[in-house]
Amino acid sequence: MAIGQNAQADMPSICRSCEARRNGLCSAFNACQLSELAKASSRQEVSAGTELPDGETYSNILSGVVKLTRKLSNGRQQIVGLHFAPDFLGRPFEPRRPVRAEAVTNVTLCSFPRSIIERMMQESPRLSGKIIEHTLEQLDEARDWITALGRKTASERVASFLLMIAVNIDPARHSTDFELPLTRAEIADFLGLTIETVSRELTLLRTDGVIEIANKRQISLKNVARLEDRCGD
Amino acid sequence: MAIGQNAQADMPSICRSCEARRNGLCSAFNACQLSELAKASSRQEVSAGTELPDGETYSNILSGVVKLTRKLSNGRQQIVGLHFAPDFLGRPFEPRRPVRAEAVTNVTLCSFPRSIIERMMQESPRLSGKIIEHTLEQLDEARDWITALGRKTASERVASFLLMIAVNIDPARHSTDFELPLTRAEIADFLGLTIETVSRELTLLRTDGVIEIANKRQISLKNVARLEDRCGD
DNA sequence: CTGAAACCTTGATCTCGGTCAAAGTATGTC
DNA sequence: GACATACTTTGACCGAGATCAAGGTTTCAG
Repeated sequence: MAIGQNAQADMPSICRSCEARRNGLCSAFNACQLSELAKASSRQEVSAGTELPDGETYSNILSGVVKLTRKLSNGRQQIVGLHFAPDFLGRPFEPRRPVRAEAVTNVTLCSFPRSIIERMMQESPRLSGKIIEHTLEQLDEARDWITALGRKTASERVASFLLMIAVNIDPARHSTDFELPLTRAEIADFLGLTIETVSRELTLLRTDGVIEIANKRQISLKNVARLEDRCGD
Repeated sequence: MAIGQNAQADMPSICRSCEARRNGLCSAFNACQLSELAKASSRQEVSAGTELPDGETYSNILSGVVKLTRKLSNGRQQIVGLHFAPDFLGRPFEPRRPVRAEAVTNVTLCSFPRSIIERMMQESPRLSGKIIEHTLEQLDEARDWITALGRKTASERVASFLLMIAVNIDPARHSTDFELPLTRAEIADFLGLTIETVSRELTLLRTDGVIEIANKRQISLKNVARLEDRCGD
């Protein structure tokens, strides 16, 4: 159709192959909005371990994984959220409690000024809807982990974690082979456990033939059905 | 001002004294939208223990407390959210995992058909914004509890819970005297503990002079500063 | 190759909170 | 008043996961 082709022609070239246009934030924009945004956007590479200052931008994650962490007294900390490409970071309204965002792996971002997105939200119900949908997805996931942290055993949590990583690391084809983006310490901070317990539960899954582990980080799910059985829900 | 007075005059009488207009969902509507909604709204009393079917309506909670529960195998369950008046229930997009909503106390609701709210969301950025704000608040709260369940001790969780109830049960004046809306079993399902541990931690707070307990449910905070110290964050 | 730093695994022991058991306290019904 | 039901408290004991300790593996610099 001619209209579709024109829209294609008008679309900023940088956006054409971008994953964020498929289900991400940018799926809410038309070609006109995309070209306005593309002018104000900036792409950046962030290396693992860098803190991402929150506040002034909305960013599509083009590749990599970002963690959100909350701190308690005695050096305790808890990961309260994980974001995978092609997710996005940024929100209207300030969170009431401080949360630290940090790149877990090397990360590629495509960032827009806060002001443009928030103006467009006033004009485009489609964008507002996308942000509502995204926030509700995060809320549903947060509630999954509330349930896991409140009522699941250590081995159920580790099993649930592996499945969650598998579906998020490559949303297109739910791969059974993937590299863990998190260290054992980060997995522990996510699951409310200690490094040692995470390590023990992983070895248990390995010796039971449910998974294989190569090089500490490379996971291969050998029996997804049995892994699901061990999730406890 | 004349305009303001006309708006007052046009406002449905049923809405005039309603708390939901202050910070709740209805603060997003003008007098015209309010009268359209008032025609389609229905008020209902729901007694404690009743399940609230989700899906077909959005409802302001005019009084009472509602819990959201998720179930696991072995009869385990976890409360994943609490709603106090003048909060509202209802969401666009289906949750991917089933959640059961149940009245914890007797509850008064003011309900609107889903279709009207979702049409108005298309037309009114103010309403979309309100829903985004509300969803983000729930997400922030969920993350508070992720942190508590993952990293806080039993006594820190109980202390945090009491403070949370105190600020939510009566948002206007943070009362230090209130009635616990939940049974010990429900508190346990919220905090990821057992009934016995909740009971022991409450007696500990009482014998330490931090709170007083009358009639099992009537709580009086005697030393808010010391209660805050015991929250662990 | 050598050494150091960071990360991971495994074992021994301890402890917080769970489990099991029994008794106490409201509230309502006949 | 007697009894039943639902909820709560308290005590004794136990076990899942934490803590403490030691050693293994990987990676990288020189």
